[in-house]
Amino acid sequence: MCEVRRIGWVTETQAHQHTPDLPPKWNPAEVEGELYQRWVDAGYFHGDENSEKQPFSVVIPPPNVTGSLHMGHAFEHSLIDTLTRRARMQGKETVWLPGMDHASIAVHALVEKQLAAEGRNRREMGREAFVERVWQWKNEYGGKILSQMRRLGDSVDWDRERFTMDEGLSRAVQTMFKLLYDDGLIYRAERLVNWSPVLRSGLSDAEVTHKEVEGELVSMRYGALDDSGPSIVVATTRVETMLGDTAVAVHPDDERYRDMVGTEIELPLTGRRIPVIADEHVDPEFGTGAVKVTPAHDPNDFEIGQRHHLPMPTIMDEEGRIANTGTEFDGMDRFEARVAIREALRAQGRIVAEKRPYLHSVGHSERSKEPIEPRLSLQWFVAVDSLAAAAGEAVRSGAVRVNPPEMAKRYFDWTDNLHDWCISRQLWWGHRIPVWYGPDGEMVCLGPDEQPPTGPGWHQDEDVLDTWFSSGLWPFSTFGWPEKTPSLEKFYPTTVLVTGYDILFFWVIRMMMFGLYAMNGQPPFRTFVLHGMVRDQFGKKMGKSNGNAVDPITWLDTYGADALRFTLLRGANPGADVPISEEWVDGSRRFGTKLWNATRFALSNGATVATPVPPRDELTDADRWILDLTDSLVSDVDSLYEGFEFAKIAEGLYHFTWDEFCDWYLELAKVQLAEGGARADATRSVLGHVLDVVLRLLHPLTPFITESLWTTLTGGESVVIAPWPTVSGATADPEAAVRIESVQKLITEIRRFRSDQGLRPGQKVEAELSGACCAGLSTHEAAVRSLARLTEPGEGFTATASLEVALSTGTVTVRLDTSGAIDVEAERKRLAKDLGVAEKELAQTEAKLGNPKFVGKAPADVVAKIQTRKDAASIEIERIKVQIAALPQA
RNA sequence: GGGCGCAUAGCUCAGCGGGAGAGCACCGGCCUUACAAGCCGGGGGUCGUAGGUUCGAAACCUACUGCGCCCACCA
Repeated sequence: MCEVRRIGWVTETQAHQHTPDLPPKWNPAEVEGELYQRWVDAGYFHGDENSEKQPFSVVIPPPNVTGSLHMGHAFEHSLIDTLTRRARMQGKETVWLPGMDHASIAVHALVEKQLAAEGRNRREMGREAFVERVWQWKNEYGGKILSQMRRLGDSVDWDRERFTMDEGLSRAVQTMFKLLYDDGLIYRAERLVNWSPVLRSGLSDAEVTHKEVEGELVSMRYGALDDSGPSIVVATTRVETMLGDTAVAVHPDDERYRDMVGTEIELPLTGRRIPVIADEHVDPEFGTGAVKVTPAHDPNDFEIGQRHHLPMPTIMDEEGRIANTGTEFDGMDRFEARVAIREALRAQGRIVAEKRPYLHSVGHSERSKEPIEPRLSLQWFVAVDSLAAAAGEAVRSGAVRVNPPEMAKRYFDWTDNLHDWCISRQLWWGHRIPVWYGPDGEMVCLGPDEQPPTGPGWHQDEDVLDTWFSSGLWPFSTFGWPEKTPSLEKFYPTTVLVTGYDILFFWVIRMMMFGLYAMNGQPPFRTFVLHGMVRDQFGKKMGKSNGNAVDPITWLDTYGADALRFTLLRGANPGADVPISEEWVDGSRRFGTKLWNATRFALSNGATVATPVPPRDELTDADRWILDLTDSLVSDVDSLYEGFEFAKIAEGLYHFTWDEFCDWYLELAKVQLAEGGARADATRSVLGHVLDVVLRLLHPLTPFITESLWTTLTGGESVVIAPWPTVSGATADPEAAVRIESVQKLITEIRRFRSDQGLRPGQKVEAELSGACCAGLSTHEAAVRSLARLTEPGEGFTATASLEVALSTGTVTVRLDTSGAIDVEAERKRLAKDLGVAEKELAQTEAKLGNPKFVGKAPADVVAKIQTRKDAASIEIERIKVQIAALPQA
């Protein structure tokens, strides 16, 4: 029923209302794409490296080429785009550089899966064909996210799009490798690394996550099973590694084993004898105080092995199968072998104890999810000590700022405890290690312009670099490094980096290390901002694994980019996770609608920015009040940007627009417009001015709707390039604000009284106001009557009810002809409640003032404030008592 | 095992030494010529627990409880 009426009404509006260029409804889906294209075509997003203007630059955290837009991107991009658009409006030479990461491991996973579906694999097709295939895939399907970014409104400089595998960036990678190599900061060594049997590659520590698993702890006896010789009981969660044991270690001071140190003991199942050694690492309190030592498959044991020069047999192949042990277990998967060996030992009576389940922590490959296997292999490393020290120092010295500042602690945790970084991967998609080996053991590292040696026996290293190696160069490789390009000159160091706290270690630290190193101590960014993760409305992290992931595109379709962005920004407290729900996005869309309608109202009443706002002495209190409030809004927003307080910025703009501008000023403006003449003209210019400012302030957050509204309102070319608002500088009038606040209170009190009395909101009531003159509010009487729905007392006016409203400017008495039964009991109840509140306030303040310690020790301004509150409470109590006494008896 | 963070209204969160706040949700009333995607009015919290510091604590300190996160080579 209501629905039918609404549709009818909309039609009527379209027919009769003239608001040229502004349709009655905001339809984001229809308009956004067109607006975006117009911005791109106009070249607004392009930053000019030859400009004299102050630079603002930011690089995108490059999304994986395999990826599509998820809520985390939408959030991150909302933050970055907001900063970028504001900087552009501030007149800075602005670049937000877009691009993608080649995501070595992710691409392997994806393309290999495709190959598997075709019954093929990369090994049989060979390296060249595989890489060719990946490029094909990339060109056809990669980078879906880039077009999705347009939907969000990301104001990136498309002329500068980069890819970590493109030619320029590959040159940068090779150059960096050579620089570090020549400096001795890259080295090759046989080390125990995190090995992924699924990927058949080593991984860095960062790509390993530890998870609690329910395994088993098996204690087993090495050596003799009877009294014929010595034996030792050792325990392990990975029984299969016993095949690679080359010693049993005990603590040097452990009396129990002192006689055995230096002797040999039988390693079961292998026929080998291994030494019993003494090493400080062993904790005599733990278990039996004896440890099996498997140097090639355990980090601790590796170190023990090095100290004692033990043999280090590798007993597993690249896929995690037992190998080279000469036992029946060769060829068996490590987890099968775990059971088979345990049972073989049991058959020999060697299992002394078993704990199952035994909860312990096991490293897993972050990408491929399986447990990693520590494995001895020849890999390339970056020596991080000096680089990490410099990265730490850059933040400690203040050269690079961290937001939120508390996050610096986490950053130092990393820089101060970084291990050498394993950068080689036994994969094919990525930057190949620029090292060639010769027939006689030669090893040469080449820069991008050097010719690789040819001839028999020469070959290039087979491995590629960790994806994060190229990501670490992103803030300068993308601007042309190693060439000294004008862009690099202009835009490096970048102004700010915005990324999630979850990749602080993966990425931020590496950019810091590489940037400082390659750019002569100039950091990659002046500030880095770490944001939180997107969560659902119950605080659960949004993601596939939780089943609560929402495709941002569906919300973009339904609610528009502005609504999604505004919702994400509104939840963006520094460093904190951001909850989001569809309901809230809908709320943001309604905010857009509100803004739309307010602008329509202003336009239909002739609001314009063409005429300047008249001088203050020609303006009403309401005008001055809203103008002053607009000024404070501008300065508040500016200072909030300093701390990246996006949530408060959004909140402040929302509150100003809805509560102050729409709910109060627009209503007061209606009264002023009705007066006509100069008053109405002034009102029109105030309306135009305030809207102009608000739309510009909102533009970085909600670019699309503000563009439509602002261009219509001002006739300007685009709000994208409009100047950022500044405080107008006109003399503020705090007294006008005080009077308007009094007017607001008076109106609210009358409305509340009416509501309590059961009067309908639309019903006009005759009323007589007195005391208003004395309170200095006479000029606002029309506004009060209009907003509180009161009419002038007519003939035969008889007051049937009255209320008194205490204002800071005086008390106003309102006598109303409610011409009907007023609800005396409701009013009595309400007054009683108010009285209670006032009495409590009086008691509290009196208690404080009666406390000599308080009066003696508290600062004078606090005491004065309490005194004021006490006086106000006394007056309020008297007023309420008078009103209660005036109520008719029941 | 080490470290960090958070517990404030039904939900999500601000506030971080001097009157407990916002949005949404909720209750009541309204088609009021920008907006029913709206307007007007209203209810709702011993600020996790227990101590301490202070004239004064949601805020500072300590302990505890409960969540969450990060790191780690405990066989």
